[in-house]
Amino acid sequence: MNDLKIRIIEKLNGAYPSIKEALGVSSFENPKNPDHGDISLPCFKFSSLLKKSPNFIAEEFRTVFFNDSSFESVSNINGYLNFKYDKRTYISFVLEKYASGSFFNKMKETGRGKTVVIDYSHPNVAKNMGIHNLRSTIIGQSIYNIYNFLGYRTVGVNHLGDWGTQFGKLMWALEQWSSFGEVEEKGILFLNEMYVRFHTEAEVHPEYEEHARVWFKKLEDGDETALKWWKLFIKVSMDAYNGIYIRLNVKFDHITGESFYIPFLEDTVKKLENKNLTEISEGALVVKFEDTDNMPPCLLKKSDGATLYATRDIAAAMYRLTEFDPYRILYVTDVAQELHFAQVFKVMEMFDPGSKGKFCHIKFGRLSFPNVQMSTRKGNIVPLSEVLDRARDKVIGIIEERNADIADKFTTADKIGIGAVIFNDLSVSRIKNIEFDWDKTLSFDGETGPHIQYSYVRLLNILEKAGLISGKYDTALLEDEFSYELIRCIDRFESKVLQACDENEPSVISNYLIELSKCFNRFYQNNRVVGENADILNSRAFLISTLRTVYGRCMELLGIPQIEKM
RNA sequence: GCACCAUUAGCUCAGUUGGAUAGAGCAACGGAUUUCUAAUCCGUAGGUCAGUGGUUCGAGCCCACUAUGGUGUACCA
Repeated sequence: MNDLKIRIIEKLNGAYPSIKEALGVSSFENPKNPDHGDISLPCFKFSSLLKKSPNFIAEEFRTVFFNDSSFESVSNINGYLNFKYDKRTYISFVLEKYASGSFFNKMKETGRGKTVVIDYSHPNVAKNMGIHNLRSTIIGQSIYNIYNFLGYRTVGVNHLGDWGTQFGKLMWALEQWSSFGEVEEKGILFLNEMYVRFHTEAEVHPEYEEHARVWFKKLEDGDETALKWWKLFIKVSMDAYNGIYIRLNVKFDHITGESFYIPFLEDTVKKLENKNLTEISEGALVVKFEDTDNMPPCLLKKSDGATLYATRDIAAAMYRLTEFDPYRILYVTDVAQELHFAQVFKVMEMFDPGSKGKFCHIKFGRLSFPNVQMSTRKGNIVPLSEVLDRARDKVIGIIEERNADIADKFTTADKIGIGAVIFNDLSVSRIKNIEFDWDKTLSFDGETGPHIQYSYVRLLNILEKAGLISGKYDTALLEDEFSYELIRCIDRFESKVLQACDENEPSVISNYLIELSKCFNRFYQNNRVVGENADILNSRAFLISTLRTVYGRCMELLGIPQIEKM
């Protein structure tokens, strides 16, 4: 209710012109204790301006609002001037606001005309997708959804790790031990197997590494057999990844791996050289930084002339700047790559000062396993598909235990399992390290994905049983504690979504969803809808249908599947 | 060695730009069910916000130092 804040500001400015500078919309805060009021104006900062105690000031301010019908009450508690809205005015304000489609259109104005490029998921080709790929994929997709909802033009990029010596290793291994047909038939798990076997045997036969280098060189030189292998790796990998992406409802606008930028590399290096940013150091071509930047040099070319990870990312950054003319480019990766991106962004800033501030590393904490050192080389990763399968199977067990009558048990169980896995990941701040724990990932009680989905099912049930509702409501029937609390909670939607976008932090939405769910379940426990008289039924059902809009939208933003029965 | 990040209840975490009595979930204990779906709700118990000092009318939040953990630190990605 910003308009009410503005009215308060205008009234106070009229009475006390000297505080004009210090008083703005941001001067207000939301009381933690709802008994205190709906909005609050702490008067401490006016103390020095008016040379009076905060308590005295609040008392004086209070008299300005005598007989103001917008507020049920205006009170002073220890220097806080607390305003309580007139409940009925507020109820209709919130319901009208969120029930109308124009509100969502208005939110879309936030990002109008701005493009955001989001680089996420980026698995390494020929490696099975593991639980460690989940965070980037889930967080990236959610951030994509949030920007998209706010009207930004969003470009989701899957920057596949599809180039490097590891492919030389695989090619040589497969030439020795396998065939095209076998790879095609057995898929990505077989590639993993071969990769592990290569590393195991290479420990005894170091010369294998040399073979691998030769094969990678063949690939770089465009050798036909090498290319054929490489294309097969990509096909087999994408088939496996797409299965997971479809399951998780993850989508990309561009799938351009590292190999896509290979033709640009020479030109990229030349552009940097032309701006005199490069120098030779210890035989390598590098970009050095100021001492104040406190970073080691960024390597563009090794002493043998080969390009590096950073070179490819710089080429990609240049490409994205010209291709998409973005407002922001977000890189969703592990926190361990912090220095790498700091270097790449700094080089870009030196190359094109206009790009400053456009690049943003959306870093998240590390996923660790108790007592296990995770490594693809050793083959001990936890496959993502196994996590999703185990979650689904556990749900099926619960469904059968409860004898629930669900038409499509398998599909529903999969959606609930996915909801659990996604929510488990998105419910804490990105930066937190996560220790993988089967019990926790597959826990369905309390603040979990299934809880969120369950509340949604309850909500849909009410609407279904309520039948056709009139759309008319009586604010007087929604003044009770539980309805009102729910309405206040619904009203936080706008600021929560904006905050989530501002901080690139999906957990803001997941925590909000828990608040919504709690408010709703309390409402549910205390207020019946179906079976009440027409006036109450229509009013409460209208409230619930408003909740559905907001609640469902939050689930979509996180990528939590919606189900109708569970 | 240096740099960055983290530290809040037994465990996992929230905590808006510094503001009122620091909040949830799990685990523990007690209660509610012929129900619009109990994957729910209500209650009890659980805190030196890692430590010390500083800034401020006011610090979990800002600053400095210390401790513990994590990550990075030029030819891997």
